[in-house]
Parts: sequence; C-alpha cells; structure tokens
Amino acid sequence: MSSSEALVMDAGLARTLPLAVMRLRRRLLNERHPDNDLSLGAMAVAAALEHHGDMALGALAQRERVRPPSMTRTVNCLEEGGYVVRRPGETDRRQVIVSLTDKGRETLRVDRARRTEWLAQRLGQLDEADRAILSDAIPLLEMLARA
Amino acid sequence: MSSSEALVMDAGLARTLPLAVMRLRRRLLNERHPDNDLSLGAMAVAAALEHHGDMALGALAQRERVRPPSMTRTVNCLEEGGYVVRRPGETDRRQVIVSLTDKGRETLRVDRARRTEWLAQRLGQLDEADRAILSDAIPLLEMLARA
DNA sequence: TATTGTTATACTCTATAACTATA
DNA sequence: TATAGTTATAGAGTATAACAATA
Repeated sequence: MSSSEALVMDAGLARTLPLAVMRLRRRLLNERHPDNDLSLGAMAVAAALEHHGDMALGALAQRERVRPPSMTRTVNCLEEGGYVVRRPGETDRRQVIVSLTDKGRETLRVDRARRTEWLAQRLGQLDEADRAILSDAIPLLEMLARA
Repeated sequence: MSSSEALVMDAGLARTLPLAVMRLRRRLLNERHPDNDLSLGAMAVAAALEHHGDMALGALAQRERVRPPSMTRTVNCLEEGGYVVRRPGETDRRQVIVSLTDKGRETLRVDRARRTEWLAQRLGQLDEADRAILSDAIPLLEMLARA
C-alpha cells in the first residue's frame, strides 16, 4: 500500500471509528441493569482497583482519562456505598490511596455479570473469526485511548 | 474451541470492550478542536444526513441511539447554526424531515478534517495489520450498537 | 386512539477555577 | 513554590413525563 493510500484509509478509519465508539457506548449505557449498584464509570474504577491493586486518586484519573475533580466525585460515590476506602499515601501524605473493599469486590462481580450479560450473548452469536477481530482490536482501542 | 471456552472468551470480551469504548470516547472528546463549530454528536447527525440523505427526526434518533427529545435538541443546535433545515414530511406531516444545507456540508468537511487529524496521525503510526484489525472491527462495533 | 415530535424539567458526567494540605 | 486532592460552580448531553399536531 502506498503512503497516500494509507492516508486515505486512515481518513476513513479516523472518520468512522469515533462515530462507532459513540454509538456503541450509548447502546451499552442503555443496557444498564436497573438493579446495578455501580455506574459504568464506577465499575471501571473498581475494575482498575481489582486488577492493579490500590491506586492513588490521580493515577485513577489518568487511567480513566478524566480530571481529578471528576475522579473525586466517582470515588465519593464508591466510598459512600462502602465499595472503596480512602487512606493517605504512606510516603506522600498528599496522595489519597483508594482500596477496593470486600463488598466492592463482590458487588463488582455481581454487577459485572449483570451488565455484560447482554453483550456476552451478542458476542456469542458472532463466529470465532469475528470474536478474534474484536479481541485483537481491544488492545488497539486501549492504546489509542492512552495515546 | 469448546462452547465453554467460547463463553469464557466472551466474558473477557464483554468485560473489557465496554471499558475500552468508554476510555477511547473520553480521549476522543478531549481531542476536540476549539475552532470546531459542531459537537461530536452534531457531527454524527450531519454525517448521517450526508451519507443517507434527508431523514426524519425519529429515524435519526434511532440511528444515533438517543431518545427523540435528545435528537430534537441536537437538531435545534444544527438548525440555529444554519447547518440543517426542517420541513414537514410529505406523506405524513407529523414527521420532521431534516436536510443538510450547503453550509452544513462544508462545515462538516472542515470540522471532520480538524477532528480526525489527531486520530489519523495515531492510526498512521500503526502497522498495516493493526489498521486492518481496526477496519474489520468497526463494522462489528456498529453491528453491536444496532443489536 | 396511536404516533411524531416538542416542551418542561431533572439527572449524570465532566470540566475549570479557587482553595487546602503537604512536599 | 509546586503538587495532590477537594470544593464550588457551570456546561454538555441525556432521559422521562406531559403536551400538540397529525394520522
């Protein structure tokens, strides 16, 4: 492929990817289960804590690509529900270290099952090749999100 | 792959895809160019009109996966800027048919170039195989959004 | 009556600016 | 001074409920 052909292809991708991402996000939000305790944003934070262990609030904000005041708000919600606890950083007491509680871990497990039920069913209807494409695409989407 | 293995894989996909979509959307929103006339939501509507021709407001709402009042609001913004015009449906005068104006078409062209600049550059740094994965993934994302 | 779209209203998420506590 | 996080406040986007016009 010539460099100018690559540019055209990138232009097509760059035009369609944001719209696809926006539409799919709205679809996923609509599929929210009414019994869920956690919003999708809160679930992302809980999942990050489950995966990476305790994290400073600023690190969570960077990872989720929101500003610190937005993450303060999300962590407030999680803390009020007893899903996380805050403690000051050991070496730097300005930091706020966020930890997932046992209740948070269990709620994450239950809510995640509810929330992904619809999507898992749809994915199950795809053939193996299409699932493989999506599996390969996710790290690329995450990489673009981090770029 | 056994059916239970497929279920596990789907569970992994179903867990990671929503978070990746959410993070990438936030990244894309942050990349907004200050000179853009159109929000990303408004651009999606203008792009749908460019691609499909005139559409009823309800059809636009369905396509973008928002409720009619939300689409009314987006179309109001587009109309106030002179980017679209409304007219009553010919066979059913309850409908509101939305048309892209010449100004809308030109603004879409310019804003799209601005907005996709960052993404196109990132995509250009991927190798051809990764771009192909993303190209293949987009129709799947759209399909999931429509499901 | 049923449907298409609008108006009124409220909620969620996010940001910027100003502030507090610590480094 | 500079940095990590919080508080105060505002804006964007979305939804539900009630309404108007048309079928």
